Amino acid sequence: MNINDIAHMVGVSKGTVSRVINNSKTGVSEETRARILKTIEEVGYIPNRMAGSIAIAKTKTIGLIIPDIQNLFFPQMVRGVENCAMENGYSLFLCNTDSSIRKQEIYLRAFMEKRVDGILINTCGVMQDRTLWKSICQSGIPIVLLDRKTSDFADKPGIFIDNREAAYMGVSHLIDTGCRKILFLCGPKDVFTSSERLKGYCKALHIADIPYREDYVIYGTHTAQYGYDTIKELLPRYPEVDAVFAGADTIAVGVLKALREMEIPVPDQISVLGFDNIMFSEFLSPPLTTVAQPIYDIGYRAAEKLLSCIRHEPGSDKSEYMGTVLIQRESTRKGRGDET
Amino acid sequence: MNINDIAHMVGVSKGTVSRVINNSKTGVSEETRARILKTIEEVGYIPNRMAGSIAIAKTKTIGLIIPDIQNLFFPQMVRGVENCAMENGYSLFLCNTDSSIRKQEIYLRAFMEKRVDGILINTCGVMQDRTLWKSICQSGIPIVLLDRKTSDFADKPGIFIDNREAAYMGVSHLIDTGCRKILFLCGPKDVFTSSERLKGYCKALHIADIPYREDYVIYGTHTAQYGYDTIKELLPRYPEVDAVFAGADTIAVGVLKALREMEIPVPDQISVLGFDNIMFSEFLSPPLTTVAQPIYDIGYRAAEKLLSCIRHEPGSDKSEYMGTVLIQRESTRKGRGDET
DNA sequence: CTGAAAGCGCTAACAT
DNA sequence: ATGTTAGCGCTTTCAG
Repeated sequence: MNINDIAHMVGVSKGTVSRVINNSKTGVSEETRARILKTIEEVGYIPNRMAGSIAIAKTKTIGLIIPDIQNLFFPQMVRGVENCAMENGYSLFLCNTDSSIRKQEIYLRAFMEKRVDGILINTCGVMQDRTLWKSICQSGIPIVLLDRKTSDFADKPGIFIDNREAAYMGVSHLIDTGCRKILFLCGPKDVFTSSERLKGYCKALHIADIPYREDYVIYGTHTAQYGYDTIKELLPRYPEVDAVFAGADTIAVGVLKALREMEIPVPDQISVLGFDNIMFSEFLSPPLTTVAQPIYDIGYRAAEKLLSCIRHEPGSDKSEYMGTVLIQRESTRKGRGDET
Repeated sequence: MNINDIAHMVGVSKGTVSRVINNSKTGVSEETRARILKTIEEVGYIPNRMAGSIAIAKTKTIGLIIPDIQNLFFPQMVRGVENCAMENGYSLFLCNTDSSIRKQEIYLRAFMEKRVDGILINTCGVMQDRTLWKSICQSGIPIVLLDRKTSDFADKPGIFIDNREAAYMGVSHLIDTGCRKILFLCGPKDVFTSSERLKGYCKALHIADIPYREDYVIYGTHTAQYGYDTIKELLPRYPEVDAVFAGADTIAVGVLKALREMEIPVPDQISVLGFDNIMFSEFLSPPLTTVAQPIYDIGYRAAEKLLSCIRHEPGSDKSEYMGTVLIQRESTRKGRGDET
């Protein structure tokens, strides 16, 4: 069943049918439009947009690349992207790379081959396949970065937060409430967000005149397991620690569990600060104090920007920074500290 | 840049180029293949699979419909699907319906228009648009159900668990450990999994000779908020309750938080049983006893089945049931109960 | 308002 | 082994 069949059945040309399935406001009398629509409904014809796409060189499809949807940070972001896409009639390809540059390249190639209209990418690492990279750049396909910057696409716009200031704000709170020996479970070593948050951590220490100790910052993954293992292993060696700053709420989840098992009261003996404010954070025990970023909005806004890039709207090539805010719950102490 | 350009540059016909970009084992000498590959690499040509797809009527794309990726149950499932898809060279369209039949229909139509090779669907509700429904059925496009059954696609295969037996197993554990007044926060009323789990709940009560109380089963959503609100509101009215069976771990998350705030010791005064075993269950406080279903595997297996449907492999039209297992952690009491 | 026809980029026989 | 050609289903001028 194709456009020709419909044309024949109604007794018009395929051009006319094409106009109605594309909601062309003009060029079709209401009467023929109605007849065509009726036949389409009767036979249950569904136009082949693939075929249309090759003619108009637009697919109404965008691709999204993230490390892992199982990382609790991403579902909200993905949902933001998807909502915006769907509201504008776009479909969304979802891809998980596990931060593997190889997988990322496989997906990127698939996106290009399937001619997506734009790409949203939360990436890390540098592409090996420079030919692919060059093809992507030359193609001029719109790319918008999500949350992380990367050298391969340094010239591309993105939606970010100021990780440095956000971390500074969080750690300052820790310090304000009397903490001075602050462990920092930082996240992956060579990721943009990690290094920025580290800068914020350092800045807060510096301003409070607390000496920076390199052995207080530990790199790892954005997983609860990492938070758990690190605390279990390290804390006995650092009994003086009075706070831990988890580089992501997912990490804090594990930290809290370890502390609970070790029967260390939070926040009385050790304060715990998270980062992200994933949906789960308020349900932890104790509810997690965390630096909140607008996860859903970042996704939604990035998708909006991508669409405006696709439409070549002016200003769509500029990055944007979203605001963050400290959410005080019960894993850190209240009010002003006593030692500062 | 298209296949013709490459053909001209190398001095061969587009047919030959087509053979090499499709890895045709035969029909092209190693020497020309090398020359073509070299040129492709040099100019960074990326074939347009869309165009190919309309010729071969295959898109190497599948569509997945779920209620909401933000529901902690789904990320793992989606990841299972996506891994299988990617391993087989398929791309994945992700769609969230919020259980809205209207959205589901929009997505389904988009899938059909974009000619996906198959559809994976976790659905509820009956489609309004019967024309669309009929078109889908007539098209013969492979559909595999995920976790939930639905009347619209009653004849389609799917990957499920035995929700009734699983719930029976869980509730029996509660009873074995001495609970008799078991509140059941069931989940959405007219969803297949809810009604099945209710049957299991009833069966366990029946066998233990515990009278069934209709007011002990409360319907709601699969959210922590629902679990939280329900407990806060209801428990004061039912002081005799000694256990709550949450129809999903996401619900249990809220239950635990409410109980904590009400300073009701778990499991000493009230046991809490979850269902699903989402990744965070073990990080809750106390770690949640739950009926585990193999979430990732359900997704992966469903995708495998869909692909074998696409390939018309024999037996691919049969549903499969995955096993469940009770995971005892610390939100329920140990061993045999004292009152049974 | 409507029809005819030339593509869009690629595949798949069928020739050579 | 390679070239030729007729589609795949739709869009879009350009006439009428």
